[in-house]
Amino acid sequence: MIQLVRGFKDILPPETAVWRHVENTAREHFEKFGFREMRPPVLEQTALFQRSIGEHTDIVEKEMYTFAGSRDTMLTLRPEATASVVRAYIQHKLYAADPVCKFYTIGPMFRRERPQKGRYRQFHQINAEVFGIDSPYIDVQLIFMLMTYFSRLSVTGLSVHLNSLGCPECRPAYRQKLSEMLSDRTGDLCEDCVRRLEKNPLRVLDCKKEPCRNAVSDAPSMLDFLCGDCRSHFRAVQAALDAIDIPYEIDPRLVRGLDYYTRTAFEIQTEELGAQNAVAGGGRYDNLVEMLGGPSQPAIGFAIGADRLVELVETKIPAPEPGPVIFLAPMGEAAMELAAKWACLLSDAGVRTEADFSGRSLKALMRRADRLGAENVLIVGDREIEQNEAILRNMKTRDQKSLPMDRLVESVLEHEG
RNA sequence: GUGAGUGUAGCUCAGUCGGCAGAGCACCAGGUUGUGGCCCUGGGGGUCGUGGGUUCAAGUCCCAUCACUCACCCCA
Repeated sequence: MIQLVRGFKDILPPETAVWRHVENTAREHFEKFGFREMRPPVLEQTALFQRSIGEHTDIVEKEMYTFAGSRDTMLTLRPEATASVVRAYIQHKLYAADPVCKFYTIGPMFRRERPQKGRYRQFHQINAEVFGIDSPYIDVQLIFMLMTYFSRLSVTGLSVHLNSLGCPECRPAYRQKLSEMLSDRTGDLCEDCVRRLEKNPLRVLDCKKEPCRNAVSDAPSMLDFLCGDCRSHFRAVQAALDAIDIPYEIDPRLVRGLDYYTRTAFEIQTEELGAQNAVAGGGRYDNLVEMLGGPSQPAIGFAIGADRLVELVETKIPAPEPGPVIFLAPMGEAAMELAAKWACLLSDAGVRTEADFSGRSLKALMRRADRLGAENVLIVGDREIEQNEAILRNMKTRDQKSLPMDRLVESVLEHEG
């Protein structure tokens, strides 16, 4: 038997109800903040991701699903959404009418990583991106929107982790300093960190291994190297978060895995998901639009891990599965023919209807109706056909009444309307 | 890519020293000739992940392999 691909999963009912709740709540909530939905394709030219995410990130180096498209273009299933949104913003010159644009997008992403709890090869993100605003207040509005979204879903136990990654003005100096310091201690670092030292020394700060943590324990903080503009931006973000009562934790070791981030970086974490504790993450990417060939426009965005969020929501809101309002229990061929027609008309008239054509005993039909949580059962057999009246039984009160068969659909609608 | 754990009925899992493949739940039928839930009785359902090996005999021991899970790593 053919099984599904490793790291992929089927989302089945009743879980799909939770997914729809999560997605619909996001749509409703984000739109009140002025965001509009964009739906870019899941497939892009590989070059888009190489240039945006960064050539020497884990994602680009080893996690992308890439294959040959036409003769000379490589195609990649998107590992994240921001690059596509930026591409669309530039390609359709969406900045022309108004450089300030806010978009959200919901859909699957693909990364070829080893699966584990909260990590799949096809996973789903809810993204929001803002273009054209460099004010720290938009950073805060975005974080506020995110946190209030989570509370709408009754998800608790989340914490905001905040950092500033500086900008092309100030980051090189810090990077240089860190690199120099760590070069003297390569002997203390793990294999991975020695490699990181060359490509992206900031990542060494993120390593969880004991020797590496010791090696960087007295490392200077990026925050001490911020240039004047970055420093005042970061301060303003903090002040505005305080003003709006969002608690946060400054985490100088928060280094995000994509190269395009600048200044504000944040992550929303939970204790409830094991090792994969990031439910959402985001930050500024003030240079990306220009890097990809667009006008110089600041931008900021975040991504929510929908699979992880659904896991958190599921424990709070058990998905209710409503049973049919009418369950048709026909006995005999003639009754089934009538029931088939009524089932169609009732469903079409807006009544949740289920019919059983198995031809089994009434007892069996009743048992199934009960199991499905049916509110009423409509019983039709030879006896009813002879008298021209079907029996409507209320499963809760056990009341039964006869309905005229020649205007049965109307009678049921009156009865249930 | 690395490590550990787990694979037995639709689901959750027992299975002792190697000796006929089990339970609970679910499903089906009957107890009630046409009326659900509770109860009682019965029934169907298994390549024991797969392939090889040891043995008179393997779910059980050995080897290989695959899958899943968790962790490392990375991140949503």
